[in-house]
Amino acid sequence: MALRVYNTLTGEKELFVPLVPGKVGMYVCGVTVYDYCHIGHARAGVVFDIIYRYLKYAGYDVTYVRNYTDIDDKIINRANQEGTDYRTIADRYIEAFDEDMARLGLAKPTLEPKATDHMSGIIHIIESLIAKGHAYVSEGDVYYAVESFPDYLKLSGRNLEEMQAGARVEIGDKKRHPMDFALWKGSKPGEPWWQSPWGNGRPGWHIECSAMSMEFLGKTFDIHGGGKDLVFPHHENEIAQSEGANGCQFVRYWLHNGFVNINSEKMSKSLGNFFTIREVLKKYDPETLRFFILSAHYRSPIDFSDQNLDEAQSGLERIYSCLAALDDILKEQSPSAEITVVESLSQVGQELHEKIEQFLPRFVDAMDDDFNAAQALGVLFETVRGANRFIAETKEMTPLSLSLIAHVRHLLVEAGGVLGLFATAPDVWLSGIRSAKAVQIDLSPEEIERLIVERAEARGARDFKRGDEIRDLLLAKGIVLLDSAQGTTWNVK
RNA sequence: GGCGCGUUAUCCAAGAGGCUAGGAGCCGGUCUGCAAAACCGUUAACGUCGGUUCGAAUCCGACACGCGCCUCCA
Repeated sequence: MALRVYNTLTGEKELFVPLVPGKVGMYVCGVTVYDYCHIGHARAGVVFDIIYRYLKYAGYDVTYVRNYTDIDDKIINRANQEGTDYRTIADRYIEAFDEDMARLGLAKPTLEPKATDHMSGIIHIIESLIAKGHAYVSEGDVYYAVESFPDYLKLSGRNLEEMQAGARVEIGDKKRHPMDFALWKGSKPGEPWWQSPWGNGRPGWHIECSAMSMEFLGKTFDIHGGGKDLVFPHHENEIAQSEGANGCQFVRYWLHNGFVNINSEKMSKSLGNFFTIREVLKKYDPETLRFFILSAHYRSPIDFSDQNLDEAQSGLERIYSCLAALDDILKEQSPSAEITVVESLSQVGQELHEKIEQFLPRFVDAMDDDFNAAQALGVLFETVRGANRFIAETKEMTPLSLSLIAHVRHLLVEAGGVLGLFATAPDVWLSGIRSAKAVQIDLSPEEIERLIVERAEARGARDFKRGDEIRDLLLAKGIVLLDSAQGTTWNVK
């Protein structure tokens, strides 16, 4: 099967055929840098990260552009509040964005341009829109005349009359039509400005993306992505600008990720019900957050809650535990044999062999179907179960079973690479999770160790009553004892 | 008001006319002095009412409920 993607423009899943065979141009709207990122940004980041990774995995030469919008009213407002300049604000939150995305394990895009580095491109597009009658100058501002572009609203599937019926459109004297939007805004005193043929000012929101995408990907390119909330007005306006100026199709495939909800309601700045990535990462491991995001299809809404994050962590621990178990076996003996004589494997071994034979085709099928990561994870889990079962039932490791295990590990890590998972050594990740939980309790590790020793002594003397007392005491404080042949370790519940 | 989306077992979540999704949990088993942890096994579902079909979670229609966009948003 070949890659199929859901295109917002047509409302259908379509076969993905790039403009130039073997190459993909992809532009994703980054952020306006005026505050810390919330988990909605995390979702968009992760979703397009795995799309980027999968396209590369599928063999495409991908040029991935993700912008920073570093000039905007919100940035200026923030600067005014803090009594500083817009550049300070923008630079601070660009840095914060980079940190957050790095922690979430996002691969760096090919290019990460800033709006303010593309003023000449912006001005050039506006000039050409004016020349073609799509835009007009009004008191130092420049507006896009939406009525001059018959395809306006083709992405969101509305029409101008309906939009006005919504009646939440401000009618400014400067605009000819209430839906017209600003391409260039004349600067007020004290505001940052750039020179333009229409006087000093700054670009409106939307035009920077038309300019940067054209600069790096050309007038027509393959994929444009962003959150669903950008469909209108941002992407609609980008289409009007780019197609109005260039007279040709702007984007072939429009991809939009769904929202992050809190209690089934959209998380948003205006509702105030948002969590920043930093807040969430104080409590949860970044890979857990990524895994949670991947557990639902990228277009579906996803409900953010402690319970759902905890479940995601349990699931991820299951896979990491399996990887750790595979590592333990491979640490002692290296595989030497090729898997040729499948018949000599046990029944469970043959089943596992069959599973790993189907692994990549099934994984690819899932991802080919509009990047269905949730389904792809199902394939991983089934393989994990098969591997655990094989380990449990194999008394003695033969060269053949060792290579089977090595193969499983390789496949899980290969798929993990596409999903941005399992980059950490399993034992390191698992102990990281353990110690992160340990921070939350009020008993010192020394104290716990002392009690464990006391319990071991009691048990050695077959004083199980005392031993169980200690166990219950620790349990009451949220500490779970893990007995094994190698001794007793502990974990936080 | 206009446009659009969703409703799958206890919870989360894929699937989209006949084919075991998966995870968390529950329960049972292995292990254990007993437990826990881990592992294995198992369970159960398609909002309501109609229609199409040999066959419907899946297609069509109506209804109910929830949500989104139409204002800055990922």
